[in-house]
Amino acid sequence: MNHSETIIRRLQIQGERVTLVRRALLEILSAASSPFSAEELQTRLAARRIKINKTTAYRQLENLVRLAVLDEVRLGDRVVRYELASAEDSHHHHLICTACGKIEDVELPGDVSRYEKEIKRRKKFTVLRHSLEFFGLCKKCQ
Amino acid sequence: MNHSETIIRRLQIQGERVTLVRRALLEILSAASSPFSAEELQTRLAARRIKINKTTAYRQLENLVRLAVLDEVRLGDRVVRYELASAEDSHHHHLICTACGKIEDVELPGDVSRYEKEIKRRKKFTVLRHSLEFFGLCKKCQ
DNA sequence: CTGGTTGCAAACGGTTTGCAAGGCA
DNA sequence: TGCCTTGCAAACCGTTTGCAACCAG
Repeated sequence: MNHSETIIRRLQIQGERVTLVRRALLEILSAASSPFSAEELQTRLAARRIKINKTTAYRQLENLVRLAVLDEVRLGDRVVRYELASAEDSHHHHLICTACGKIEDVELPGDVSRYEKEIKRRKKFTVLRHSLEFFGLCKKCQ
Repeated sequence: MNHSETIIRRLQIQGERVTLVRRALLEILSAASSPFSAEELQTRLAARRIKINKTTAYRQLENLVRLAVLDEVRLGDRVVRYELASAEDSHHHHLICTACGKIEDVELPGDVSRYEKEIKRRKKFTVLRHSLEFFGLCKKCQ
């Protein structure tokens, strides 16, 4: 059983409808190696001969965030991207190549959470989440 | 001599025109304590009885980035904000209160650059800059 | 059946662009 | 005077919304 089927089963248990569109969409996204936008989702579905309206793409992505299947990823341009929600123990960040646009994941040792206590102490600010992206040149582009 | 006058002098030396609008704009921005958008700039100028078109706001901000007076700040919504360009040695990050929208600065000890070697080694990715924001609740809102 | 899902078209909102009028050097 | 700057209106583009038709359960 692949990942998309696991998710579909989970959704059914939660009483969510599993439409043709949603099924195709979950297959695409569970195979995706990096975050993708609504438009990219539409394109990838089209490549499988499945045409969906962009509104549907946006609404499905929104739904799947609500259902904790996806996480939003915002990389500084004005496009919202999505990726499979990560378990709490596998938090990662993104490397964005400014030359070719490629997005890679990276897990950092120790991670950023060590800063959060310091921020609490100095600023009395309670950190709930953080966002860390690295911009630069990927292996191919340098 | 205050900060905005220093900048104005610098621009004049570079052969840039110093118009009324640009002068007012530099006063506002050098007094700003946190990043602001084109619209906020317009509002603050209006409070000083200076009306500028939003197009002018956008173009001036763009100019001042080109002239290395301002840096862009992107916080994940789709608004571009700006702040005075920081010297290389005073790199900082932002704390964004998700309740009231307040934006604070924070400087982190050691900083994130320590990760960049690790990224180079593991991913062959050359980091040129990074972006780190913390979302949560400010002192007042928790 | 019936309430969630989909497609279409139009609206939205921050930003950008084309063009004519205005103002700094 | 000549070129940069400004204002206005319209375009742009990713995203959202209203509404009628559709379909999974």
